[in-house]
Parts: sequence; structure tokens; C-alpha cells
Amino acid sequence: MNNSEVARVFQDIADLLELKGETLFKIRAYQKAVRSIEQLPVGLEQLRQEGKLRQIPGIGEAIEKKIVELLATGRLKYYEDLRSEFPAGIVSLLQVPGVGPKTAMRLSTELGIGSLEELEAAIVDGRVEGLYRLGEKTAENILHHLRSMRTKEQRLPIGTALPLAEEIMIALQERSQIRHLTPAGSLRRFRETIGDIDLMGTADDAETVIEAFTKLAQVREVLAKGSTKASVVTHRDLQVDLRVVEHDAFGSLLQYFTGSKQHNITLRERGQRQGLKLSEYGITTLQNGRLETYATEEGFYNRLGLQLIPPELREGQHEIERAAEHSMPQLVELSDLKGDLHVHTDWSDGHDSIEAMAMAASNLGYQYLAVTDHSRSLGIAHGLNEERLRAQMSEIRRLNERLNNIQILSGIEVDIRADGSLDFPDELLGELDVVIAAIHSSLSQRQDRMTQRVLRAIENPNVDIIAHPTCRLLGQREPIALDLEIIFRAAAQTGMALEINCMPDRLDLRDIHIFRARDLGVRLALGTDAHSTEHLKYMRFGVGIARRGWCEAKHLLNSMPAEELLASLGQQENKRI
DNA sequence: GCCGTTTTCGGCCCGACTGTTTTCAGTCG
Repeated sequence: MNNSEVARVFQDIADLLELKGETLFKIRAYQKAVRSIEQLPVGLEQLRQEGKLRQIPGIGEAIEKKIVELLATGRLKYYEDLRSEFPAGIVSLLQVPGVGPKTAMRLSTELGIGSLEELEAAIVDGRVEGLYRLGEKTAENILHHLRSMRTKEQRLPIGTALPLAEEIMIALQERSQIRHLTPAGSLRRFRETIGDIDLMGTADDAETVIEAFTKLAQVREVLAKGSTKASVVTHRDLQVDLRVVEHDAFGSLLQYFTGSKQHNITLRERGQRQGLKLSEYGITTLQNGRLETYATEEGFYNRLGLQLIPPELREGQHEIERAAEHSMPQLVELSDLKGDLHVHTDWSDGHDSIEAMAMAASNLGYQYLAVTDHSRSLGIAHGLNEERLRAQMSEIRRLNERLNNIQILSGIEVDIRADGSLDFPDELLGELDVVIAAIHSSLSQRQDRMTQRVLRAIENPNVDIIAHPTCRLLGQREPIALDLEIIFRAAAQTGMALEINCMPDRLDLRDIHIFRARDLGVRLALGTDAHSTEHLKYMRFGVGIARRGWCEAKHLLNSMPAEELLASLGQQENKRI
């Protein structure tokens, strides 16, 4: 059983315990375990073997035992017994916003409802209103949520949500006197997918700001509108919430709405031990009941004896301990990067010329750009054969003589074939500055074969970077079956760099894998995989995800100046010979 | 069920809204 399957079981257990009316604290314990397991950078099985399950936040004796049973047998007696106490399908009712455990139980026991379809029919028939504490309005509300669940898109990739949020923010700034406007929530934490957009700001006259917000061209429907906050739905079916607050309390409010939920809970537990009550309004000293407000998040964290924690790290794992020790990492910033290590040109399936790409990279302030077009196997991408690759290398030499502001590195994105061999002979690869190897075909191989395939590429001294290691496409294609722990250890040993692919629908490696790889000493490389000059801007997505993996500039090849980078790549080659 | 700058037992995050009620349960973020 993998981590997400185990998490799923505990989520079910938490839901069932809610239905059962168990004490809230027991339920929360399971919910906390679920969140922790979902964030884990390593497999539970490995942690079990190392005897480290209890080091996971929220995993104690009882849950550890259950994990061990699940890993060993794929089943859990406690779970099966619990499930048998309830009619099938009742848990599915909890998905509907507005339906909690009490309502779900009532629907099930009194009306025999066990599915969303039956629930809808029962509301339409008028059987739901009239149940204890359930009136007409509640029934209507549930029906509304039930129906919009079907049409509403799932979470949006950050590559779609962030530009949309920025568009709205710019429009709002043009049309109102809002200040300190900033995203909160998962967007600010830079999660790879976003449920809805939270925006926050301050203003002298909140009402006119709210008015302007609800009248923006992007707004399709106004869900709610008050004097300090409003919720709208955009034309892309995305919900956007705006809160306008007093400047004095902006810091604590932003902190509160940035989350994550688990981070805030852990923070408040800590506050409690210090005799402090934390809320979105500020910090209250319990002894005298005095409330202090905070205009900045830094002041808020400092009051708790903590360093400011970057939003990307606020997931309720170990960031608070680190902030208490004053050993927060100095996370990588876009401005630390000196070049892009993965781009395509019109020599293969890119849109723009080498020169156009180089000029665009120079305008971004880069010192170098690695041109890495596809190799011959990838016919669909017009991959280069040996002859055309040599012609491209000559072209790049000519351009480098002419261009002053940027150095173009000759490279290739060479295909890793089904058997792990590469698409070009070693001597040709040896002539290039940067060799990226990647899988593009035979994606359904079994795990051991796939892992051997990538290992073979990792052991090739001519390869510098493995691109998009898991080949996943967010919401479209599952990752290939790869034993990442083996891959990471091999990469750490050989000095092979792994890519953080910055394309918003790839983001591959993903956050928790970046965390693990970096922890094991694997070198990482940011590559936009740009197929046009516009795509070079995707770098910020990779930086955001790298920050979630606790990356500092020193962990990324791109932070090196060109000369150092080339020397370093050469050295690693020697290490593997 | 978890956990410890006070604890190995006795606590456990905080506030807001809604609708159904006559004082608050249920749900959400």
C-alpha cells in the first residue's frame, strides 16, 4: 500500500468516527495523521523498516500499529469493523458542503439515503425538509451545493490560477484605492493546485473597494457581498474571495488566511502553552485579556518567539520547530538564478529561433541559456539527428561570437529508450555542454524495469540532468512507476542532477520529492522546458515549488555562474567514469 | 488518539455564519 492509499483509509476512519459521534479529539487525531501522511517525502514502508513511523507528526502508538497492519496485509480489521457498523455509501454524503456528520446520519437512518443520487431525489420529493432541525432553506442549500459539485471544475493548476489572480489584482488596483493587496491561502503557499483564490488588502474606504471588486469584468456572479468582504465567481468558474481589513491587524489576518489549517492549529497549540490566544485579530495574553494587533506577519511570528516562516513552508510539519530554533532556510529566489537549463527552439518542436530565445533569456537577466532540443527518436517533435545536431552546434558557436550579453550552451534533450540506452552515441554527447536525458515513450513499463531504465541513464557519464523524472502531467497523466528512493540515492552518489521542470502542468519533480531529493544531497536543476520565448517566464513556477521543497540557491545548478556550472558538470562526469 | 519549556494524565485552535430555535446545534474555513 502506498502513502495515499493509507491516508485514504485514515480519512475514511475519521469520517466514520464523526458519524459515530466519537470524541472530537480522536477524530482530529486521525485527520492530522492524514495530512501528515499526504505530506510525507518518503514511503511509509521505508519509514517502517527504519523504525521512524513515530517521528511523523500526529502518529502515535495506536496509529503506528494500524499502519503496520495495513502495510503488511493491505487490510485493517479496525477499519472493516467500523465500516460494517454503517450503511454503505453514507460517507459519500459528507462530500456535500453543508452536510456534516449529524445531517448525514439523519438522512441515512431516517430516510435510508446512501448515495448522492438518492439525496437529490429525496430533496426534490420534499422528504428532507421537516427532519429535525432541517428546514426548507437548508434542504435548498444542500441541493444547490449538490448540483454545483457536478459542474464545478476540480482544483485548478497554479499555472492557471496565479495569472488569473494577478489579472484581477491589477484590475482592482486600477479601479480602487486598495493597498497591500496580496493573495492568501494555497495560492500564496504555492501549492500545485488551487481550490479558490483568496485576496486580502487594506483600504480607508472598504465599501467602495468591495463595490469595485464585484463590478470587475472578470466577474460572472456575485455570491456574497458585505461591507468588508465579497465572494465572486469568475468566467473560468473559479471562486475569488476578497477581504478588506484595517491596516493595524493586516499581519495577523494575512497569517490566518494563508494557512495551512494544520500550520495554524500547530501554531495555536504552541501559543496556548505560552499563555497566548491566537486569532485572526491578533494575539491575546490570557492572563490579562489584552489583545495585541499586528500590521505585519513578522511581528506576529516574532511575538511567539519564532522567525518569520515563508508561506511555502507553512504546512504544519517541522517548520515551526525550525523557526523556534531560528534556523529557517534562506529559500531560493527568482533573482538567484543565472540561467535556464532546458529550452527548445524551432530546430525541433519549439516556436522561436535560437537567437530569439537567447535574447529573451538575456532580457530576463540570465547569463546563459542551455538549448536542449529533442533527439531523433522523438519524430513527432521533429527531433534532431546527428547531422542536424552538429549543424545546430555550429550555429550556436556563430551566435556566441556575435552576442555579448548571454552565453548559449549547446545541449540536447536526449531520449532514454525503452531499454535505458540513449538516442545518441557517447562520443557525440561528450561534445555537448549540457546533456539532459528524459523518457518520452514506453511510459507504462513496470516499476523495476522503469527504475533500471532510468538508473542506466544516471550511470552514463555524459548525462548531466534527468528531465521531468516522473513524466506526470497534472490532472492528465499519472507519474510513471519509478522507485524514486533508489533513483535519488543513485543520483546523490553519482552527482547526477534531477530536474525541477517548471511547466505548470508538469512541476516534476513535485514538492515532496524535491524535499526528499535535496535532503539526500541530490543536485537539482530548474528547467522551463520552454517551447517559446513566453514560456521562459515559467521559471517562477519552478522556483515556487522548489521553495516548497525547502531549496536554497546552493541546491540548484542554475544559481552557478556559467563557468562554474560547466566545470561542475565536467567533474561529475569524471566521477561516473 | 496524540502529546509534553507544567504535565506520562488531562488537556486538546478559534471564530463566524446560518437556520432553526427560543438559546444554540451544525457546519465551515
